[in-house]
Amino acid sequence: MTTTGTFRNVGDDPSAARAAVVERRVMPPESARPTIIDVARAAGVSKSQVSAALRGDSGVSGESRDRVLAAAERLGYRKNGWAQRLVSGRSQLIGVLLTDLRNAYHTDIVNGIEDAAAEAGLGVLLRHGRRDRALLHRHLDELVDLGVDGVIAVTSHLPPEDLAAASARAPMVVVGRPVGVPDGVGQVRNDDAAGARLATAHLQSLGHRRIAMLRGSDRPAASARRDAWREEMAAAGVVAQEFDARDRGVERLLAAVGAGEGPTAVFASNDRIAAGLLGEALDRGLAAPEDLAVVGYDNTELAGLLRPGLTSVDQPRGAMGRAAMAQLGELLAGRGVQTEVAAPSLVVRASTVAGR
Amino acid sequence: MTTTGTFRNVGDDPSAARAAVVERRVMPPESARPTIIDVARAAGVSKSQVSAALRGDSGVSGESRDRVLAAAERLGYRKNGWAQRLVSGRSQLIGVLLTDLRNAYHTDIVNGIEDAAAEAGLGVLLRHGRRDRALLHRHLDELVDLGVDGVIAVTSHLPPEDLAAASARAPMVVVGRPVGVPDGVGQVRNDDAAGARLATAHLQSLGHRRIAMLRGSDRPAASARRDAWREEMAAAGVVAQEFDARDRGVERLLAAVGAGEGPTAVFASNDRIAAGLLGEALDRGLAAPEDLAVVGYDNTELAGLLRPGLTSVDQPRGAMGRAAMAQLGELLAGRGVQTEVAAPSLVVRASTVAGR
DNA sequence: CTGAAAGCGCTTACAG
DNA sequence: CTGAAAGCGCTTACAG
Repeated sequence: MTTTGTFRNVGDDPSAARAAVVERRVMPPESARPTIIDVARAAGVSKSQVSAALRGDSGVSGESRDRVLAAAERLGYRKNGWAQRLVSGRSQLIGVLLTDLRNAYHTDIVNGIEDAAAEAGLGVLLRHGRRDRALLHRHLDELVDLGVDGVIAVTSHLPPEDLAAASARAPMVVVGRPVGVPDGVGQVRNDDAAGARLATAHLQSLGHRRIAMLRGSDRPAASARRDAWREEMAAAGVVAQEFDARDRGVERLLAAVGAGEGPTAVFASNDRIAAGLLGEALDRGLAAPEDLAVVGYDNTELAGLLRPGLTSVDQPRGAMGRAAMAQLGELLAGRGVQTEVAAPSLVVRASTVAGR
Repeated sequence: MTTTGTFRNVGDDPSAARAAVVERRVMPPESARPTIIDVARAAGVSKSQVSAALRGDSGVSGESRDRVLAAAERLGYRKNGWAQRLVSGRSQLIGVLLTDLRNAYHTDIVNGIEDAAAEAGLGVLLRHGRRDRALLHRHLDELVDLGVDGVIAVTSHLPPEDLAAASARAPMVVVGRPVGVPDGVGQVRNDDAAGARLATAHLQSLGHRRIAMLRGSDRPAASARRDAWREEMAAAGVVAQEFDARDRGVERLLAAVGAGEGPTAVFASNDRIAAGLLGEALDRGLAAPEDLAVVGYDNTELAGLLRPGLTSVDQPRGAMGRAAMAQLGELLAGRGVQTEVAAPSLVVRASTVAGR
């Protein structure tokens, strides 16, 4: 059995080991893929008629149409998309750029976009940027170069210059909260301040006074959540303790809790940060919500799988995706757009209320 | 402030509330996007020269090249991809079809594909099928219709007919373990039996005898894992207890454990199933690994975030993605391919060894 | 090294 | 309703 790195030629079926290398033949490279000219010849009509019939154009007799369709079927005709797009000037395709496939938050947004796009008869081309600014930039460029009719960027990592440059070449909508969104670019985001207030109000209603904030980035969304939380703390007359996960914040926070003088509850700027905190807390023998109540943001699948389940602020992701597509539709129709802000809600689980 | 469903026109910035509707103008629809003819005129050369210079062709004098490049830059020229692809017959694009964006397992595979594709100078177009057979079928069709040079399907949900039909139109590679992979289609998968043996051997080395299996599907991968586990149980002379999560398997398994006659360890067919089991077990006051040791499969991010951390079989996902792209490269070069099987490894965490 | 011509596979006016 | 012509923006031979 041949071995190449971590790969073997044959799998776990012992009997297959004898035929270690399974050679397989490739089809001849599209030997004479039929064009409308071939179909026209076969159907005995002109290629204009074929084109019209195939597109369901009205100016074709029933008989011609039937003959064209039959011939196309028989020859296995498939239209050449490149040619069609070259001549029509429209690709019927939109590009969707997303920061990070691993972030479950993006997924439902993309689903929403896809659903709405399908209803509009548009195809969706996904590109993924892996939180890498340069890569995002390149993908955006390639998408526009490709000739998509518009782009939806599900990311807040794109700098204003990039957004502006891209939107000069194709209609563009951003889902998220980039630092600066230039004029002419559509935007959909959630109301981070409202979400933060939901989280703190929930904790306060449970009797918590010392509610800390744990963040892991300086992104505008995290800052907006932080600002609103601060206001709430100020309004309640409580000193606002803030921790940064990038700066040993989890450790410091838990140390404070252990010392008895720390917070009794934490609002984390997203679920992953919250999950990390929860895990560390449990590792140190602290119980949630008894020793520390925790609220996350995004209500990702993770929130339901953790134990205790994670109370989290939910964004209407599917609806946000659909809204983004709707905005792109407006732009494609030559109309203006306005920023849309979705209202978050709170999903309560056992990390704040035992037994939930 | 206007309200539409869950959407408001303006966000959480109170000062913006005054300008509730932010109208924005769109750019004129590509008013005279320059072509090579414009560049040729501006540079004072023929369009053949422009084309050659832009492509970095050798037969162009340094002076001409500089003038062309300068003119292109000045006019903001961008090549028309549709035209280029129509005439060249090659799109330099590959399609990647994946079952489910939410499954973290797919992500690293896609990253591997993207890395390898980028190195080969190919762009990647993602399509996502959401575990929906009809949708997967449609996406595959559209991808091929679009004119990509080849397709990598990261899914085991595609029936043999679909694979065969697609591979007749474009080179095709599958990552995963579909029921039947037709000749001419490349394949990359992991060694499920070896993974299952890794899991059971690990549990046995910890002293476990009654190791149950929990599965959640009838997919070939799950079956292969089950078969290998069964063999190990038979070799050890132990009765193999199998549970199906779709058939109240979690409940039954935990009831058996509670009654004292059940398994002391479980091998779950993937991490999500394992996470569900672990959560339910904790909810019932059972401790892992003391009352029940659990091993998952896929070593997803989830495994590290859970408490206790989930011991899991890891697949070299990045390498598998790269291997798929390499296979596609072979097919594109007109050469044959063979099934590649990646060797899994085990990542031990606290769900089997306390303190890890 | 350079330019003029032909053509990729379609759609779009435009005569009949 | 139908066909012949022109053209989308490129690349590819092919003469100079």
